[in-house]
Amino acid sequence: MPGWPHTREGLIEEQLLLATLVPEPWLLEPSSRVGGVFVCFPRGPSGAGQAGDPAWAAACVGEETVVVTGYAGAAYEPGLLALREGELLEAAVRALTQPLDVLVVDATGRDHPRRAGLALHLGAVLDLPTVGVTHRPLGAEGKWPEDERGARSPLMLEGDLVGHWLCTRAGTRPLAVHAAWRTDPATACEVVLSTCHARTPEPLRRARRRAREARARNPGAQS
DNA sequence: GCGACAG
DNA sequence: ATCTTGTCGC
Repeated sequence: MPGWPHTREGLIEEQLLLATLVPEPWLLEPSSRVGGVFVCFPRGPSGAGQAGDPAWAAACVGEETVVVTGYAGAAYEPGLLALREGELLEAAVRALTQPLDVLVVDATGRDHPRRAGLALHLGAVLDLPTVGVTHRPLGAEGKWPEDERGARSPLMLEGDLVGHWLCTRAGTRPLAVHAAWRTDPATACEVVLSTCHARTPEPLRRARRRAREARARNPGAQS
């Protein structure tokens, strides 16, 4: 079963393995409970950050929200984000007591040099369908869609459709929505649109707010 | 001029 | 992720 290697070599190997797995496809239903998870780090100029940086992670589903604190596992490096925040995100989701059917993560999924971004990795570890949402793609490319809620355009990586640019709200920049663990690009968009009032899907928005609130209430208390 | 590769 | 500045709209 997948886990969180602590070295670059180990993670790369794990990602290559994850990319070969073919989990049962998951489909969104009206009754599906959508959760979100988000992690933040200390404010201030810190570039890519460093291993050991204090971190606050929040997860939510329905009315429940939980916050856990910990430390970054590594500095940020494109393609190796799991090394920095994988374990903490998992801890936050496991702290939830209410059940969830799908999780929205601020990371890519299939859009990754080894086709196993953090959103996909987290889903495999938790055995839970996931969807990735980021401000921009990691390696995939595609032109923006029309500025109309629900409009989407393909995000392609080496000839494969790995996600979509999705306009979640007119007048705002589109979101990069990623197929991840047990989800395809179309389902990922359905999940995001079904929970979107503002630009960001509500579960992710709430998790982000709670994580930042926790940081504000406890600044530097774990440095 | 360089980089423009998730967070 | 975090920063910065300004603009729009409730």
